[in-house]
Amino acid sequence: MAATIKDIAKLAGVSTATVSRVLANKSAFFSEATATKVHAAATELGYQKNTAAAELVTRHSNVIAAVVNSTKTNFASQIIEGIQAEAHQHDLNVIILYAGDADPVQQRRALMTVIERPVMGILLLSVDLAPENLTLLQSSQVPYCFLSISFDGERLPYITSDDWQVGYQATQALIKQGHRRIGLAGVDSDFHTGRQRVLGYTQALKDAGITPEDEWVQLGNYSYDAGQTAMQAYGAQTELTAIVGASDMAAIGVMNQARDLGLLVPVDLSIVAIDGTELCSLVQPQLTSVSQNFYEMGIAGVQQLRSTETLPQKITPIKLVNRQSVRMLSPE
Amino acid sequence: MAATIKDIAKLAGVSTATVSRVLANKSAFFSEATATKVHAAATELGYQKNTAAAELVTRHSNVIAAVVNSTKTNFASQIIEGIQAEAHQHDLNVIILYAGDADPVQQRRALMTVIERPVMGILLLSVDLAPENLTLLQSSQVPYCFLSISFDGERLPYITSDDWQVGYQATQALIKQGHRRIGLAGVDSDFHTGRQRVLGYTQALKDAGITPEDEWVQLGNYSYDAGQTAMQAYGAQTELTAIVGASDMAAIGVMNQARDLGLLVPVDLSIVAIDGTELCSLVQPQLTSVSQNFYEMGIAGVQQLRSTETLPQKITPIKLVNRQSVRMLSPE
DNA sequence: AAAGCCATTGTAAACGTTTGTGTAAAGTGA
DNA sequence: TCACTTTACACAAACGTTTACAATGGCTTT
Repeated sequence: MAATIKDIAKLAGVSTATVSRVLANKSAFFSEATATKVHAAATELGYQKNTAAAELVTRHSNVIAAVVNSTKTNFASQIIEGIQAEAHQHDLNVIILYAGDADPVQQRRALMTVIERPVMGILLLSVDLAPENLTLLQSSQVPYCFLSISFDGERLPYITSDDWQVGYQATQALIKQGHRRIGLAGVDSDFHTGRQRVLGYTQALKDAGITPEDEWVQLGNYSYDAGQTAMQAYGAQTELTAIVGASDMAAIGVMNQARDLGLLVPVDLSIVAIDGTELCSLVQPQLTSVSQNFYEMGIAGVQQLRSTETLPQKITPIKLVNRQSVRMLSPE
Repeated sequence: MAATIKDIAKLAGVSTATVSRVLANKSAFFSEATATKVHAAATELGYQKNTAAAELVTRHSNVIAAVVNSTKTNFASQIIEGIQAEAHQHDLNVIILYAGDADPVQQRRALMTVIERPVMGILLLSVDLAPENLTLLQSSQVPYCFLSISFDGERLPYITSDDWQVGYQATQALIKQGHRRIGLAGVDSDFHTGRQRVLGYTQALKDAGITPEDEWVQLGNYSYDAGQTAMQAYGAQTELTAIVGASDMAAIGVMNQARDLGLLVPVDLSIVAIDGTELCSLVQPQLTSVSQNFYEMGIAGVQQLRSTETLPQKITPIKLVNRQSVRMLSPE
C-alpha cells in the first residue's frame, strides 16, 4: 500500500498535522529538526501525496481541463501549447479530454469526467456542445470558456478570431490580386463561426462590386473531404479563378482535387487557406493563409479562467501570410 | 455551494447511505418509492457526484492517463483513438497529458499530476522518460505501459511495432523496385527505436548484396526539419536514388527539400515514409509508407493495463502501403 | 402466537488530507 | 522570579463519499 502522511508521522514520531505542514512548506510552523526528520521519513517510505484527498478538504484544484473536439484538423495542438505555457506560469496543471467529433455521447462522457472531479476550469476547444451538454456544463458551476468557436444569441464566454474578418480578409487578399470569381469551400453554415465567415466573404465581394453566385460557396465540415467534394462540385471547367478554403484541411482537399482535375495551383487556380497551421507549409505549393493566433487563444483562455471578471468574449488577432498558392491575375 | 448526498438525504428524508445506494443503483437495496424520492431530490438540487471523494474511499479509479510526447509528428491522435475506443468499452475514462518534447521538467510535471491522483493506469505515448522520471513512475505503484517506443536492456512494458522490421521492410520495398543506393533520413540513433530501424535498414541492404555507405544514413529527430537537413546533406548531386524517411514528417521534409534542389519525386528520387499517418495522402505525390497500426497500439495498451499479467512487451503489425512516391528503377 | 426470514433503512467508520484551536515548553523583559 | 510572548507541536474536525454492520418491521411458517 502506498504510504500516507500517517505512516510518515509514525516513522518520524510527530503528528500528521506537522507532517502536512512540513510537506506543504508552511514555514514558521515547524523547526528545522523536525523538517529533516519528516523529509527523511517521506523519502524512505516513497511517499506520494494524494492530491485528490487534499483537494477534497481544501475545495480547490489546480488543474485546468481542455476538452477538444477531435476533428481532423490540427490547430488544437497549438492552442494547447498556449494553454500549457500560461497554465504552468501560474502553477496550474492541464489535462486534455477528447470529445469525439460532434458526438453528444462522447461529449457528455468527457464533460462528466471533468465535472465530477475537482477542476479549476474548463476550456472547450472548438466544440459544438449539444444543448443538453451545454446545460450540463452550466449547471456544474465550474468556470468555462469556449475557444476557437463563437456563438450567436447565447451569452457564452468565448475567445476566437473575428470570423467575419477572417472571411473578409481571405477574400480581399484574392481580390487584391485581381481575382473576381472566388469560391468558398468546405464551410459549415450550421454554426455561427461558419456563417460569419460566409458573411465576411460575401461582403468583401460586394465591396469590390462583385455579385457572388450561390454555387460559389460550397458547404462542408472543414475537412479534407469537404474540400475535395467542393472542388468536385466546382468541376474542371469552373469559372472560378480562386478559392478560399474554409480551413487548412479543406484547402488542401481543394488543391489536391484540383490537381486531379488537371488544374494547377496557383497557375490555373489560386487558393487561400483559413487557419495557417504548419500544414500550410508542408504541402506544395505552400498555402497562403489567413492565419489565426491559436497560441494566444490558449493563453487568453487560461487568463479568462483565472480572472473573476466574466467579460465573456474576446477576439484574437489574425493575419494574412503570403506563401505560394496565390497568383496575381493580370487584368483580362 | 454544490449539493452533496447529505443535502439530498435531508431533502428526501432518508440517510446518506440510502442516497448513495440508489445513486449507485445498488439494486435490491432500496425500494422503488425511496428511489424516486431520491432521484427527485437529486435533480432538484442539481446534484453532481464528487468522484474524487468516492475514489478516495473505494481506492479505485476508472481513468486512464495517456501521457504524450508533444513531438511534431501526429500519430498520437490515432493511438489515442484506439485507447478511447477500448477504454470506453470497459467504462473507463481517459485523460491526456502533454509532456513537452523530451523536456524532463515538463515530463515530471505531467507525471506528477497523474501520479498524485487516483488513476487506474498510465500509458506513455512515445515518450523517452528521463531516468529520474522513470524512477518516479516506477515508484508510484501505478500500472503503466509504453506505447510506440521500445527499450533495450531495461525490462519495461511496451507495445510497439517491430522497428527492425520497419527499417527492413521500408528498405526492401525500395530494393524490390530496383533501387540499390538508398538513404535513411532523420532517424534518431540515441534510442533503441531508431537504432533498430537503422539495423533493419542495414540488414536489408546487406541481404541484397549492397554495402551501405556511412553518409547514407543521416541522423535527426524524426522531424520535418530533420528531413530537410538530411536532404541538404545528400545534396542535389546525390548518388542516392531512394530515401527512407524516418517518419512521415521527415519524409515530407526530404521531399520538399528535394524539390527545392530540383529533384522530382518520384522521377529523380523515390521516397518511403515510416508511420503512414494521414499526412502521407495529403501531400503530393502521396507518400508510399511502411504503416504502423497505431490504433491497435492504443487498444493493446489499455488491454495491457487491464490485465493482471505483466507480459510486458508486445508487437503490433506493420504493412507496406504503396502510394505514389516510389518508382520502379529500370536496370541500368 | 412464537420464531425466523427478508426487505429496507440507518449508524458510523473509513479513505488521506488540511487547518483552526489548544497547549506545553522555551524565550523575553522587568 | 514572575508574567508574558513566542515557538513548536498535537488534537480533532472537516471534506463527500462508500459500505460493513445493526436495526426495524412486516411477512411467512409452523
